[in-house]
Amino acid sequence: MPELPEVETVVRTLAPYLTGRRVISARFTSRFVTPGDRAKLARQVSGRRIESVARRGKFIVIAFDRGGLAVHLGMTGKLLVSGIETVHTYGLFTLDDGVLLYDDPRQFGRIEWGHARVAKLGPEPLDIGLAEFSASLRKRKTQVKPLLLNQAFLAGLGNIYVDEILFAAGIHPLTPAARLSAGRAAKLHQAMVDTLTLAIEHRGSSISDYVDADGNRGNFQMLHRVYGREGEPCAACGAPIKKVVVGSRGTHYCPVCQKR
DNA sequence: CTTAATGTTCCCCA
DNA sequence: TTGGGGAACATTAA
Repeated sequence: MPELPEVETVVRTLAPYLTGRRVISARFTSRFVTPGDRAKLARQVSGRRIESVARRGKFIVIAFDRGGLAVHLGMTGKLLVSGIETVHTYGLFTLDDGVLLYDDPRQFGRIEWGHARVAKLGPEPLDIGLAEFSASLRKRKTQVKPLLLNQAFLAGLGNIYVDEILFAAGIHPLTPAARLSAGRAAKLHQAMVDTLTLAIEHRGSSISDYVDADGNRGNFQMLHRVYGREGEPCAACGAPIKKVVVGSRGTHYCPVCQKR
């Protein structure tokens, strides 16, 4: 569920509620979401004042007056400021005003003390300039789709947005990154900025699970042009959208607009 | 019953 | 060291 536009929307809805709040107590109940000593994590968080809530890649970074948390929503994670506990609520923060719930049926998400994983992320797609982006593409022989999914290369893109961006740029997902011309690299950069910006404006994509911190769904799924549209006519040329498997991820593209 | 799902990591092989 | 492919993690919905 959560790629850059979804996590950005969660952060924007979360920050006004959390900034300045104090954590009274916390409880964690999943050995997957919170590996290691869960009671210790609850003690570390308790009593802390929340200074800021920010996004880095797909991580939600919560900074306290001392230390901080990195939250990754995995596939089905939700951070909710207005919600009720379910069987899949694996984190509960009691605040001086309200509660914050972490809900995650598949438990692929993580709540971790510190920023160890955040430090390993590549640049932000909305910050990297064209020159640096083109230069880094040129160094990589791998296929462009798996490369864009690599969080150490760029932080925040996932399966939906890579497919949408490659369609907008007219680039086949299996094209070797190093073989993209300067013109096509520029087109890819522009498609990345445009697609992510528009998706944030539409508050992200709600395919099945995703909701923001208030429990509201996003709308960008209405504007998907290839993701989840196998067999439907291409918006640009009318050819049926194809779906193949690349690196064990479903990959959607137009065989006419995105030639190898 | 089988398959696939917005993600990441690890293992095996070339 | 790089790159490709697949499995694993846990759950649910189609």
